[in-house]
Amino acid sequence: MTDSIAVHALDDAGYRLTEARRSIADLIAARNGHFTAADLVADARARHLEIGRATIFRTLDVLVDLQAVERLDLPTGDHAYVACERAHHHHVVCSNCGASRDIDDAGWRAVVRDIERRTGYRIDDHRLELFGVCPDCKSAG
Amino acid sequence: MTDSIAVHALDDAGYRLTEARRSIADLIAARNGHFTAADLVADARARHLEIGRATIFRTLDVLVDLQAVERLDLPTGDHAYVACERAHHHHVVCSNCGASRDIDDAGWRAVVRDIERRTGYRIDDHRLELFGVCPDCKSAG
DNA sequence: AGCAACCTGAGACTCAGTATCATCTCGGGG
DNA sequence: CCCCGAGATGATACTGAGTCTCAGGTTGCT
Repeated sequence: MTDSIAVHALDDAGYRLTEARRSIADLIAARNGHFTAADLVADARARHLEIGRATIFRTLDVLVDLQAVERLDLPTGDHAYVACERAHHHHVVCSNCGASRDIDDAGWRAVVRDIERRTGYRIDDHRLELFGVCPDCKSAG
Repeated sequence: MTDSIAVHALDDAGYRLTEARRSIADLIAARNGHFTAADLVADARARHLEIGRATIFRTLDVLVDLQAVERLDLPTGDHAYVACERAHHHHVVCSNCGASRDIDDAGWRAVVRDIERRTGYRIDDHRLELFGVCPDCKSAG
């Protein structure tokens, strides 16, 4: 398996390329929807990889820092992750199959500026997640 | 203490007005920023109210259902709540003092429609939270 | 007042996430 | 090519949020 984006991100940032990290990067690359830390633990076990739970959490944290992965909060309140590349953006997540798609600015920045102006708050951070049904699931009924 | 909005919401929805629920509504009314379930447990203990932990969680769930309270996810990943009234809206939360303020549509609906058109997703639900510094904390330095 | 449905508190339980620490390994320097 | 120390790992124990169960207590309708 060729090195994934996550592996390059680790390398570029000066992190060691360990066996565990490569494996976790592979597991993430093999997923396509969003996933939880527990999913990766289960995947690792299914493949008989000996990776500690703690290592999975630690690696996810690092990857979130490096923005190779983004953390999101599902409507259920669960914490999940999606693989991604660009610096800051948002996702539309299919609540049926979990497929996610990046979306760009789309006038969003203007909305934030308008809110700042009207509330007097200085907005430093935000969390924006959209949930719905993807085109495939729509047509599949 | 006069009955809070939360108490009316429970009543209107046909829930029983129990001592525990009134107390919890009071605790919520006495807070002004966002708070966690654990905060309420601590508040209850501080006031020597004998309310079970489970009851606090259950009541919060009910209040979220009734939209007397909204659940939000802080950037840290913690689950918190804010008291609120209107049906569906969003908040700007001060990351310094926790004060929150409602915001209305602000062109947001148009952004969502645009995203639907461009991605082909049908968007059913979303999560939008803004974090920053409120005017008071800004001027307080 | 009486009753049944609903609600409660206690406590046990599950599960995510974190802390600790002895051991291991990656990879830069000799 | 080997050495060696910083950095990473996995086992384990721990914390803390949230859930479940159930016997007993309240609420509100009649």
